[in-house]
Amino acid sequence: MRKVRNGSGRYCAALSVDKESSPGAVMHREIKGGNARLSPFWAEAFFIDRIKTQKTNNADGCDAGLPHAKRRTVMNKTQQMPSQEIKKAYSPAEVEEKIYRRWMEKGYFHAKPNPDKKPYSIVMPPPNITGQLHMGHGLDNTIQDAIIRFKRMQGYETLWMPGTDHASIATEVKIVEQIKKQEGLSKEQIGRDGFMERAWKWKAQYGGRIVEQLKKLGTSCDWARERFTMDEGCNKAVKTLFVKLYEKGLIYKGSRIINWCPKCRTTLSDVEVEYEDQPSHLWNIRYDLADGSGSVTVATTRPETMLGDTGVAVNPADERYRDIVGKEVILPIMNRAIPVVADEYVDPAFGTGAVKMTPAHDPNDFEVAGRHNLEIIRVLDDEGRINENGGKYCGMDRYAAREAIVEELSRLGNLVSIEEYSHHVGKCYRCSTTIEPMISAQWFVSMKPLAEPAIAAVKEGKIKFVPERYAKIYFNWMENIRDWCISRQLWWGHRIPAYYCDACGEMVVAEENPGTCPKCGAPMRQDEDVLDTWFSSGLWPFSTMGWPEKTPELDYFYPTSVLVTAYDIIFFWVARMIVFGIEVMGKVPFSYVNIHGIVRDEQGRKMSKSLGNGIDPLKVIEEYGADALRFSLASGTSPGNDMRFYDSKVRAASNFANKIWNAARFVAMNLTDRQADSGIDELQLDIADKWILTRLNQVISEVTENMEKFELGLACAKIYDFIWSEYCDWYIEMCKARLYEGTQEQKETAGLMLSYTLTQALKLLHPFMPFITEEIYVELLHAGESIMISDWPVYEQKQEYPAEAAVMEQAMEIIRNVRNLRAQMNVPPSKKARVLIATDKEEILKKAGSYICRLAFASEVEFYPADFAEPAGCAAAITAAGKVYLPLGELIDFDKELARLKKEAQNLENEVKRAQGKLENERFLEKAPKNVIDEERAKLEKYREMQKATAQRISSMEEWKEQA
RNA sequence: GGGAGCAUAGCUCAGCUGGGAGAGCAUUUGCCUUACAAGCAGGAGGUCACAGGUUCGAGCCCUGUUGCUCCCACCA
Repeated sequence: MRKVRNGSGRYCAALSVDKESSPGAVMHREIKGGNARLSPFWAEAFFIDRIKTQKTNNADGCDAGLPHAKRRTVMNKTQQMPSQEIKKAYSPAEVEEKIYRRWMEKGYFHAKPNPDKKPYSIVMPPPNITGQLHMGHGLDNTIQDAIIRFKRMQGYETLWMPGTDHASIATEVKIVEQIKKQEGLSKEQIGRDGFMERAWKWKAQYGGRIVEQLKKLGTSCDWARERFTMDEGCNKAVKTLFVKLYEKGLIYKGSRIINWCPKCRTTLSDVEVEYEDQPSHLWNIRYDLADGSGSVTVATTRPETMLGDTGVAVNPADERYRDIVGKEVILPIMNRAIPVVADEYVDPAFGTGAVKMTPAHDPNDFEVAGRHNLEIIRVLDDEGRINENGGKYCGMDRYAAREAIVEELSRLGNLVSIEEYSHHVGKCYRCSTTIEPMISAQWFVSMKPLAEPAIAAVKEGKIKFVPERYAKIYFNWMENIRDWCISRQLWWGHRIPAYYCDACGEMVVAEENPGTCPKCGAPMRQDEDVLDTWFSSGLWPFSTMGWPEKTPELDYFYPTSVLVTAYDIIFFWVARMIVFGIEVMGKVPFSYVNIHGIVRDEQGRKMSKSLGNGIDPLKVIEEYGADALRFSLASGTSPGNDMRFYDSKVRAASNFANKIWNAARFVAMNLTDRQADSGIDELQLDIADKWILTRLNQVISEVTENMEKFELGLACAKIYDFIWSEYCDWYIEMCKARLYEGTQEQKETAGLMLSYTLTQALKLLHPFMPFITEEIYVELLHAGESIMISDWPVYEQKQEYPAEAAVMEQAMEIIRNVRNLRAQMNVPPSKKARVLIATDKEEILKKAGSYICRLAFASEVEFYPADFAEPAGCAAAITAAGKVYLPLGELIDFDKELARLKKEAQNLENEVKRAQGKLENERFLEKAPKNVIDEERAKLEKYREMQKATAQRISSMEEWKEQA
């Protein structure tokens, strides 16, 4: 009989080495490290730990430990120490700030053109200066930071360019409110200069708030380069581009129908209008022919606009109205004669087939009017009230006017009918006020010519959307793009660089005020309006790098590598950056657009201020730490899809952090004085080491690939699984055999391997959990100056040991089976039992014998030949590697065991059938790849054997049951 | 009207170029096992929305159906 046991012989050897070396090692570390965290209390704790271990060994050998109560006492002593020992629970709050400060001081975030390295750059979507950090920022910046940290570790010169956006409308609204509240004045009352002065003051005071909040998240941005969309450089860029586009004829001023927000009192671009279906009515109104020969009925959803009607349109092919085309109708209330015109635009099938024309307040009508020279009469003022063109309704609010006009039409007998109707209503994306389309002289960017190369760039793959489907959305929008209204009737923003001469009407577009009119010499006045916020954010990838100057940064870091943002600003921002990047730089602004979804609440609703369902990331960070928040945001998601924010998910991530902390604590306690990163002698590696190295290598290669493809959720899952389910659950436990019972050399190897593997895993995790990985790397493992500037792990083929790994997996299967048996028989871990293994693979399995012994809670492991006749009173499991017996004597519950075996037999039968079915299928044999067939054959053989063994086992169980 | 996405365990979600269905949470049993009870070891729980098709083989590819989202669009 051959035995591998954790018996006393080995212990004695271990002990003698221990006595000599262990305290010495501690002392040495203490001096060498010179680290407050490690000494003196930590060392003391370590020492006590050792003494305890020795006592345990001396007293009762391997199976028994100190009585629980006693052991507790020892632990408590260490816990109560006033101290800087390694805490049992990880507390992020204490380390995060300290670490971030150190990173900043060391300048790790700073990037500069470096010819020896390849550049990797990201520009941060600049958050609004009015903003508070929300989960959307949390997600967006977690992703960017993960990518940038990954690339930094890979050896790129990584620039993450941060900054903030002046957010024209949002900020102006906020400041107007503040002035009203504090001074009781309107913005008109304090005037433009007064307003700007207050606005800048506000910016100085609050504009940095969100930046500070971003830091709490651990973002590794190059803060030294922080920019603001309205700073001097950006302003210069904006003016330069404006002038350039104007000179190319791509920016023009014209009277068009624009979207007007009566509350913000400014124009909005088309993308700033959000449409919403609203129950409304369709009012049918009769317009009588001027010659008294009849009438025509028109339908409208906005009766109040009839005050500005200047015609009625019908389809030229419409027989019903052929006769009246060219005649005039009398507009009720206004009693104005307006023409009936024929235009293809009109759909004869809809409503009555006749449409009232209000060119000043409807984009279609405006176009029809242009074709037929209809008059354009604006009837609404800037606040949404009827203006002087509305006769007696002048001054009345648009909705009040609607009611009054309907009432009057009804009184006049011109209201034919009212139908229920669902109407698509445009709302301001900032204040949700219903938008009024109206004619106005504004500045536009002519988009069609600019869009063409922008479309081509994506088609040609110069820019790749991730996930790809978002490219379709981009194309759809770009291919149907309309001119972009860029002027805003606001003060907070980039003022349009156009100058007017009131004397002669001359207009000059120039970067600086020409002072006097080039034509008549009269003083010039600058355009009152400012530009759409998105005009300046559109320049972000190059304005932040110094354009229009030729800077080394532009040369080196532009085009940027990837843009990370949510799908809801593809039109607002991404598309415009692509357009401007190509136009200005002649190169696309980024190679990849990584689109992510939106963070929703637990019920799947969008987080919003009005719902009050937003979760404050800062509170989450306070409670669980930035690492936990980041990990919860990055994991369990797939690119481009929305996610729900769950507290339980953050808790899980925080538990994970704690798990890692404790694993590291364990490793630190078992590190010898040799440097963690010093080479490990391959000859010293045992089967467990080779298994974990093999697994580590696979994980490294998979995670790296996932990171390259922006599959962060998958990367997180693999790292989590490796650290928790393989490293902690198995490898640490395996190493204990050597740490507690091994020779000094074995101890050292185990310690080094533990530390090495953990360090590598921490590096993989660092992009997601930067703080805890840094703390462990630096403070517990002393692995180097900082993990964030350490090298990303690379796959090493020479560190793969597939044969040994396979044996270890088999041993693990045996262990799992033993545990399972013990659990079913309710044998607690403290009760050790012998484990008998009948196998023809003894030679190789024996190498894992000590692990089976320890991890299967065995008192000893005994190997027998495969045909070994089992003793009575055993629980047994059939594994691929062999049969495993647990002599449990009276603990065996025959019925339970039989039930389990029968279930197992059934499972095996199913498996055999499945495999057999496949292998009997000729077409499978013909067409399936050889490796798949071979695998299937191997499985079948394995299962058949297991089946046989199980059947045997059942019959002998039944016999014993009879006897008992 | 056009386009896109989603439907997988009780809940929230992963699931790679097709090759024996996974995680977290919840649930259940047993455990202070000399890193961690924020833990450990077990267990239960799924006709992968439905119907066809392609294939030796489909959660995955194709077609259709149903149910939810979302985006775009000038039918008054």
